[in-house]
Amino acid sequence: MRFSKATNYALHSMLFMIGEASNKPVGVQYLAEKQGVSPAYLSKILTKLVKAGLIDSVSGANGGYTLGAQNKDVSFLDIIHAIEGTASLFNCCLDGKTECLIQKVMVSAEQAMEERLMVQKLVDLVDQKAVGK
Amino acid sequence: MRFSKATNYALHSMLFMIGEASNKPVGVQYLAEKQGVSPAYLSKILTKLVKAGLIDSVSGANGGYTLGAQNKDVSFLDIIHAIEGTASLFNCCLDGKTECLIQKVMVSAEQAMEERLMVQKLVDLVDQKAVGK
DNA sequence: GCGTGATTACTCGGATACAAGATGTCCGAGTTTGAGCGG
DNA sequence: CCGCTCAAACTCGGACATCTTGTATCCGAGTAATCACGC
Repeated sequence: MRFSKATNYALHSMLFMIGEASNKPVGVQYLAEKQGVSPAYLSKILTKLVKAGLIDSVSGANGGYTLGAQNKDVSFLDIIHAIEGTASLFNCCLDGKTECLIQKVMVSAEQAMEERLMVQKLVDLVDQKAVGK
Repeated sequence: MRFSKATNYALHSMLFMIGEASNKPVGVQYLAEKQGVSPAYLSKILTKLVKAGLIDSVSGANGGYTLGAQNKDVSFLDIIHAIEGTASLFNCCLDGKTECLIQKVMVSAEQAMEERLMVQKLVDLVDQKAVGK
């Protein structure tokens, strides 16, 4: 039960791209170098973000990744869901006939965390250098 | 990023033991049979709960596991921490010199979930058959 | 009836096996930019 | 100076290799209750 490193890389990459005011594509190599990761691996991660519609990819020379049109207000939860998936963190694998009270509690707690992550936009960290709340 | 099955088993085992009014030890075999798990595996999980001080083990014939003296008010978080560990779910593996804003947000969200799990006692599910909130 | 030993029913702990997912690498294919070269 | 071609700089995607972790099994050791047996 831990967040994957991929999520960490994705968050940092997005944060960096948002910080870049220009809409020029940012190359994977540059992002990878900043974080000390293999470009090939980071590419896989960013591809997931592309498929989720959070960023766009520009191929060819001087290509790279760029933010979508109005995607400056991406939340933490958007990125996490794109990488980790949207499945529930907990599922009671017992019989499905009677609803599991434990399951309900766990889902409720999970939603508490997700609400916090949904409210927090990445751009807030860039603009104000302050964490909400 | 999912809760392990072991956590599921631990929660259900604890819930069952709390439901048992008597303080007679409950055997692993019985608990395992109820959940469709191997007794050997469940034993390993319950051992973790013993080490965490949440339950006691009684060896010998008619042995098994029993709740500690005043451990009727165990919270979800107690059990989860005993199984999954207390480490943070997210750690930014970049340079430690400058504190990471992303890390702070993630920890904050994690705490929101943990607060929910800390408040919720297992015994509530038995007594009132109602999930708080 | 009573004490002693053996059997049985348990947990405990380590060693091991297996599977799945996270992590990371490599390479071929497609795409765009830009430079070079010939007209 | 213009247009064509070719190389370079990229991403994309799949196919691997590796490593960690969760999941699960097995077996020997220890412990306590119970049973059997003999006195």
